[in-house]
Amino acid sequence: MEGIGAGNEGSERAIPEATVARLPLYYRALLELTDEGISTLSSDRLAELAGVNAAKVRKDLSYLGSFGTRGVGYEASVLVDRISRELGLTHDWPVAIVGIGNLGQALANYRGFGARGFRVLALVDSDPTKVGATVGDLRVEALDDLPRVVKDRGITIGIIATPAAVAQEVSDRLIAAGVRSILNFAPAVVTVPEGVQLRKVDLATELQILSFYQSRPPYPERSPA
Amino acid sequence: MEGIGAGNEGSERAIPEATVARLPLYYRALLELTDEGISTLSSDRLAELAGVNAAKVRKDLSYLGSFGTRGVGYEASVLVDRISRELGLTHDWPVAIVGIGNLGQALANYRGFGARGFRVLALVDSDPTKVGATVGDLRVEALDDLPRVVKDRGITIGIIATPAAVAQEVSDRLIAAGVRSILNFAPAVVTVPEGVQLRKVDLATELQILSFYQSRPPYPERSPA
DNA sequence: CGCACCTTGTGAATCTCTGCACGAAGTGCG
DNA sequence: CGCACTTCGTGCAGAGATTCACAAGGTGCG
Repeated sequence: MEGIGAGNEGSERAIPEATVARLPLYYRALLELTDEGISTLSSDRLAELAGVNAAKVRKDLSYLGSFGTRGVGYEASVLVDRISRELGLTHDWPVAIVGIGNLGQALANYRGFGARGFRVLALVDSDPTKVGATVGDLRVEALDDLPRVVKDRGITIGIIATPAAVAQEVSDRLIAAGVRSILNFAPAVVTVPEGVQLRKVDLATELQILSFYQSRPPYPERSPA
Repeated sequence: MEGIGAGNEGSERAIPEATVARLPLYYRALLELTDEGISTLSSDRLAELAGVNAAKVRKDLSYLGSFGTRGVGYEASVLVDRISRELGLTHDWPVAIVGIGNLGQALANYRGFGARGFRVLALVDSDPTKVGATVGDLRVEALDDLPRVVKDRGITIGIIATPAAVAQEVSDRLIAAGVRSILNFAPAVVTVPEGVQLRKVDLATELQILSFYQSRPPYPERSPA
């Protein structure tokens, strides 16, 4: 393949998926550092904070360009700026949560994304007894109003916190309403058309993976260096 | 490594991590099928239900042994049995949740692991005003009682749902108390000693990854100029 | 001003995962 | 019985991710 030769500076180098998944870690670590007044740091230090190794940090960052200074390290503020632009965090994204059960309510009240570029602007449920209730400082709205809600508030990200049985249908309706990314907490496989982003968070799956490794330790016991 | 021959035929072939992460998906799909009375199925069908491709299903299952019938498919009950043994789901695992805020409470009430081999037997918090409260049908206990609670109830899995600032300390205390696997929901990097299993679920990270791909579609619909 | 010392950025080797393609094995119809 | 059809199990090649190791480039002290 040959690049169009377009903006080399424009970071158009196809960032690997694995790298993308680590950028948020670096980002968070860097925010903490700058809060502490640290302004410059080495890949070694960042690696430690992010729980990965230093070579990986350097290679990951190199996909965004090269703004470290050899012999010195990276300027934290430069990295924060560059990564946040790369991740699209320069403005807030409006989010809708569908399914206001235990988990949905917890997510609605969760400080954690609010602070980091995401803003929950709608809570939606299909249960008429829940519609109208207030959670946090939002009113729960009806599933049937989804198209209007999504459109009016410019929502592009939907979080599914419904029972598994309706997850696919909710996903379809979110997408039909204009949402372009979905984070699925329901324990069900959801499929989306090409062009829509989907990620899942599955508690039961995570526990089962832990169970596997707990049952049979992958490291057959010691072997000192 | 040497298989102590914990009991079975082949199976000691070092199952790849990627495969382990998919086994729970197959498991869930199979349970749904058997609930519907389906007893036999092809790799194609299972692939569709799990949202992966058929070759992957066959290869994954081949790591567990080979119990499909060519020309016919797999017996669902055999697969369920085999996978559940592989994942260590033949008995329930006792779980403790630490940090009974919004998220911790939601997790405590979450039907979903209960049904699937995990049983929440302890809720723990360091806040004295929370200790003694009842969530679901469990009483919230003090963090200082962790060693006793973990020991008495044979808890081996800990879920961290605390603020980021104390996640590492809680992790250390869980491990000191005897827990061997940790599922971390706090937005913080936690490190554990060799031999302890750790997985994380990070909402902000997931959203940021979505944000990345939403900002720059990976398939740029290039026009053949 | 030169030299010892850092730390980045990246080519290259290695390891892991994916997906294809096809042989092996089983079924059932005529 | 034989043949067409189905589906598993797997060798292999290619893609992707990780890690090493080192040259390039920059700093600051004497």
